[in-house]
Amino acid sequence: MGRPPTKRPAKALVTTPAQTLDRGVLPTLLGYMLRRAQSAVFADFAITFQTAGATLTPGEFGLLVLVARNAGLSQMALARALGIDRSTLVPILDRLQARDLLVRRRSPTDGRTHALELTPPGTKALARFTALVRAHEKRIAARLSTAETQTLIGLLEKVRAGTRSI
Amino acid sequence: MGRPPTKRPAKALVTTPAQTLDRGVLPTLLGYMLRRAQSAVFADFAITFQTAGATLTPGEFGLLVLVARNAGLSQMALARALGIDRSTLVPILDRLQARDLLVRRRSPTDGRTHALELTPPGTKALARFTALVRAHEKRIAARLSTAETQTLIGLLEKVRAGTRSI
DNA sequence: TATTGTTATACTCTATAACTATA
DNA sequence: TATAGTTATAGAGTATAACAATA
Repeated sequence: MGRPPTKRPAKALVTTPAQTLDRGVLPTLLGYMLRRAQSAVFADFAITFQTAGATLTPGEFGLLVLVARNAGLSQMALARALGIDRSTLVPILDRLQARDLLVRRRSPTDGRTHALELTPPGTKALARFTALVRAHEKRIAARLSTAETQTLIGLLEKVRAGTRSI
Repeated sequence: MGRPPTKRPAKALVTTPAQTLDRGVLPTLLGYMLRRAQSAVFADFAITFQTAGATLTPGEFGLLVLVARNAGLSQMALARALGIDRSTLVPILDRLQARDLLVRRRSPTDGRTHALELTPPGTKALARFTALVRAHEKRIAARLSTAETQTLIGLLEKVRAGTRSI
């Protein structure tokens, strides 16, 4: 990521005292607030894993859970569940396989498909990742009561169900 | 986007009757549900604009609103408000400027900065975009009461405020 | 013929490091 | 020296088109 280091050391950026800008209607828009929250949660996820010395994205976590709970599924089935193209999935699986977290096995019943499953190290790693996700979840919901968190999840699902996703 | 067209026509993909997979704990995770909702809303935004023959992303809309409400602001100030690096902003502005939606003017007070502002066509286009966003917002909130929408926005802001974003 | 996985290609978003012009 | 904007570079995520192997 970025140009190879050569001379100057990274300098702490203080910058100007970031005056708050006028955001107009944006804070009243559900889509905008959803995107901001999602972005902040994503950043928190990254910090949580970084701090623990682990490397994983929210998407990779979801993928690993799906494979763990549906051992032997095909790449097509996984891509469909993730809502991405099968070609998009290839390099993602390449990376996870290179990390020895999962394997592609030849299906004995259908020579065209790969049966995906976690490796033993992958299963072990997922347990650790899940603990980190729990800690992360606890933090992002820290300002919400249990009831509020449930309400939020319910409302988010209502929103999702109401969209015309392709 | 994609390889240059050559032979085969795009075929309707029917695929296998997508059996629902076991998602384990995922539906109980706030981060996961937030990501799913955000993704669906993003897709709905794209369809809304595509259908209207307009081209715009949620991020570009937010940027245009910020420039409209804070005419003359610098690229640094805008990047800070958007939470992105100043280098990331450059190609985004290039595109919007190429579409004649905004301009970079030299600041008379500080020769290093650009004063950003919408062009007259940009201002007009933003009015149209805003109408489309309203229609989109109406749809994604269709299954929620007005009170529920307000609750949702409030909870999302609570979540955002609770994260340790960098 | 149709499906699965892969590859080639391309575009966007994101960042870091370094360069240029200014302050 | 420090800041603003730009460029070079690089990786992740996303997609479409086409290809090879298999059904």
